Amino acid sequence: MWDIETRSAKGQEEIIKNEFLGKASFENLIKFFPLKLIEWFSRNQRDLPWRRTRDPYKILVSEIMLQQTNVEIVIPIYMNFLQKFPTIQALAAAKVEDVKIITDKLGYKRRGEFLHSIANQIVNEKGGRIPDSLDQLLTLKGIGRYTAGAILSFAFERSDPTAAIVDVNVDRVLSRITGIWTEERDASFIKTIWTLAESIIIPGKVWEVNQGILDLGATICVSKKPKCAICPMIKICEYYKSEYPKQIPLDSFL
DNA sequence: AAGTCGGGGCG
DNA sequence: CGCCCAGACTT
Repeated sequence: MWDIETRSAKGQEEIIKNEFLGKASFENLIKFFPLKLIEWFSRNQRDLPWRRTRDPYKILVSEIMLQQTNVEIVIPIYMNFLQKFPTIQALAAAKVEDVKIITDKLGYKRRGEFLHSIANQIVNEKGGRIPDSLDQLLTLKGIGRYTAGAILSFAFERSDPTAAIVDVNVDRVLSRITGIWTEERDASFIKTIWTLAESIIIPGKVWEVNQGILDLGATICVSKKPKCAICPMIKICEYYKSEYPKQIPLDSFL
């Protein structure tokens, strides 16, 4: 079982220092949010291809494809890609042009080159083993802090049971729920979000927590017209208590 | 800190 | 037509 005091100490200090977030709100968050989240997720999760595997290669491919790209667009391209390049060795041996033929349809066309280059690096320099540490993953071009965290928490939960992620969904969900949401996103704000994202992790349940918050952000706590009426977090959400009722009538989506 | 990369879905 | 999307890299 996880220990709230131990887990929160570091993050709480950080946040109070930043003067963004009240202590009560933060404690509410870490006590209620993670367990409620995985309970909700267990009943409402989307069935996505990359959730049916823990294969680091397949996870890596999916996460690079998902950067700034909608899930629905990625699915068919991801399936096609894995059929054509079923292993990291197959991808490394392929010609970049053949990789890009598939991946360019996603936009951000550098990602095809990144994928091919990453595969070659791993096959040639790391014995075909995808790294299971943050530092090692971050040396690969095309893998930033989010993608590294995603690979760790979705494929290497055993070696790193506490890896957090922050993408646009996590940002939106956590900033709304804690009431710190603004239009601006400077370095300090992003740092606070990362601290929150780390604070909600239940060690040993990173897969569920991180997948869960992505789903919450993608299906309930969406950017426009969030579905607060059916949100499992409605009881502790500062956004719902303040901004939301003023901006959008509750019945606008019912 | 700001600029750039991007196609596809949706209202 | 404008906005948004499981971000990262370069300057």
